[in-house]
Amino acid sequence: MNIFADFTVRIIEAVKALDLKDKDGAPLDLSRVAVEPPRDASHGDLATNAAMVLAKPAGQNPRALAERLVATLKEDADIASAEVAGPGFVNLRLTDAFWHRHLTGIIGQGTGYGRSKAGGGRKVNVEYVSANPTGPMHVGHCRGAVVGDALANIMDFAGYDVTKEYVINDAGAQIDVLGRSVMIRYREALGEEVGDIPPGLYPGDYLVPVGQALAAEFGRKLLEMPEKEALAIVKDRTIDAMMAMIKEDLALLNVHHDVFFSERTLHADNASAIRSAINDLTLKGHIYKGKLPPPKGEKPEDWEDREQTLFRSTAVGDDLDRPLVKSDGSYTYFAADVAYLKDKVDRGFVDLIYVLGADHGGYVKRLEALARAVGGDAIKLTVLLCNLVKLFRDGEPVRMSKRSGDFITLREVVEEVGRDPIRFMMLYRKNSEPLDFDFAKVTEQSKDNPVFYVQYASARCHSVFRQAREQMGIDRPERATLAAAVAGLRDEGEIGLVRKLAEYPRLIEQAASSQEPHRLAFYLYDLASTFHTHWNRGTDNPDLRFVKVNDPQLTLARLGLVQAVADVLQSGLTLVGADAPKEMR
RNA sequence: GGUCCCGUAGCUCAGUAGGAUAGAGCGGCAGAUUCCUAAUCUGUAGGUCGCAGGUUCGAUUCCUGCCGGGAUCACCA
Repeated sequence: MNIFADFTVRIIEAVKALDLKDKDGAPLDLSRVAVEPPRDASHGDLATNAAMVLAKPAGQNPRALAERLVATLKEDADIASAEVAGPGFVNLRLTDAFWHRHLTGIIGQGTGYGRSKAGGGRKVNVEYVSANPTGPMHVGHCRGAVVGDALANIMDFAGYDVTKEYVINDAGAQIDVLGRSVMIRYREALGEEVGDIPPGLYPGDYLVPVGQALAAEFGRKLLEMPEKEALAIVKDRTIDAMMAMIKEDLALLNVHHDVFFSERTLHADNASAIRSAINDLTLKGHIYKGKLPPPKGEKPEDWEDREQTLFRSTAVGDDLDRPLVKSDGSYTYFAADVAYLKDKVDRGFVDLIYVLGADHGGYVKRLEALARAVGGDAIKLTVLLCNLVKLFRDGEPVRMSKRSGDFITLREVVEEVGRDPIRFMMLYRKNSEPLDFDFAKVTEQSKDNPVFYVQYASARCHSVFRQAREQMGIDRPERATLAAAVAGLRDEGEIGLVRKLAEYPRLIEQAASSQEPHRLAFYLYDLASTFHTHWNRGTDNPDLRFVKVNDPQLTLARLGLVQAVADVLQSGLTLVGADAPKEMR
């Protein structure tokens, strides 16, 4: 159902029929032949660069070659016209009958239209969110959560075998701090006067119920056992409670992971997973003992010039070799990442995607280096860096101070503006660009708000069906009935909508392979715009309205078109993670 | 100082794996609206694609070097 792939095949057949040879008499490489929508719609429906790409190796003039190609292509019954343009483009215009057939196909597939096998079942791991289990999700986590989730949805739809993964950073010093913080809440719950939470610990109220639950479960038992033992129990219970809270927050945003990977499992059994991973790298010659040069620029006061265990990442593209063992003998975070990446590779993943905040930009090269060291060229690791989100309220920047704990939680944002505006707006910008998010504007019911604009298009589609029922008694026609009627569509605006719908499968494949989920949001806006524009033409010219009371057959044809638009809007919005409403009030 | 991201219309941003005359929204300007598909619509102006080289039939797109803005920079996670 991807017309561009369809016509690529047809054009390559036509090229082969020309029997072109290079100067050594060998067949030409046709891999660069592309079929695309022309940049300017007035050029036609499809354009191919075949003649320009092949002219040089074939030793022919590009325009002359294009003419020969045109002559062959004109024999195709679906091609209404073919002409040479510019430096040697071949522009094709397709027949209305072709578009009718395509629309019939869309109606038949419904929201399954656009699903693709392009991914070939490649095993992809998308790791995103991975917020530390030390508190509720805050607004800063939203963008990565949505970008990762939508990308995973799109890649799944495009035929990849996708796992959505969250790594729980439940090891390390911050978890000790968390445990000590909850210990205080526990004593508080037992009736002790604890006063203010000491600086350096987590002061948030969300830990109070965790302390209470511990008090209810253990009474004073935790105070009577050795502190280390008690702390271990407290940490376990706290991490469970924090993750339960985080999963609830994520559910509010319609984010659901398949795998929650515990970092602690890598440190378990005397860190056997980490030791084994490092051992593998050692065997491949990537590990050595040595000294690191002190950082350039401002020299840290506590810089220790010591010999340590290093990953020779500079040999595989990094700028600096990376330490794996801390001065106290424990493993660095990066050492755990070595083991974690190996674990993913062992689970069969060939595409590893990390969605991180822009402040983690410095981490990209060492991850890429690590993937090369572990998997060579077989592993494709990509990092999507999400730039900052600036919050505004009525045009005024919202100040947040992390120090005072005065941050806005994800839950608060969802409760204030709703899930859909967040999902859509977080995708309505390239992830590498900073993004402004205005609490007032994203809920505004006007065409200046892209979320509304797209959802309103969906509501309008359903409104057409309501009107058809009220005015003509056409009640929920069968898809087969609609599909059979579409040959009645003649208007340029109607065919234009079919053309726009026909771009959807290709867009899905490209958004997936380029790992750019924002393209889907822009496409949906574009489709909504095409639909609204056509709708507005009905204002001036009642003949173009979808519901024509005196012409049931034409109305059915147009309902078929509306059905297809509604299907694609729903399909796309679902991948975005938002609803396609049937009405808006 | 190193590294990464960004630089496209007055503003906010797209630009479809190197293609044709670089697009959209907002804002500006000029119109439209007794009819209801107006939670507006139509038209229009506005650009040295940061600068300079390179690669080639062709560069906003790829490469190199500058300029400007942001993020980050052993041992935290």
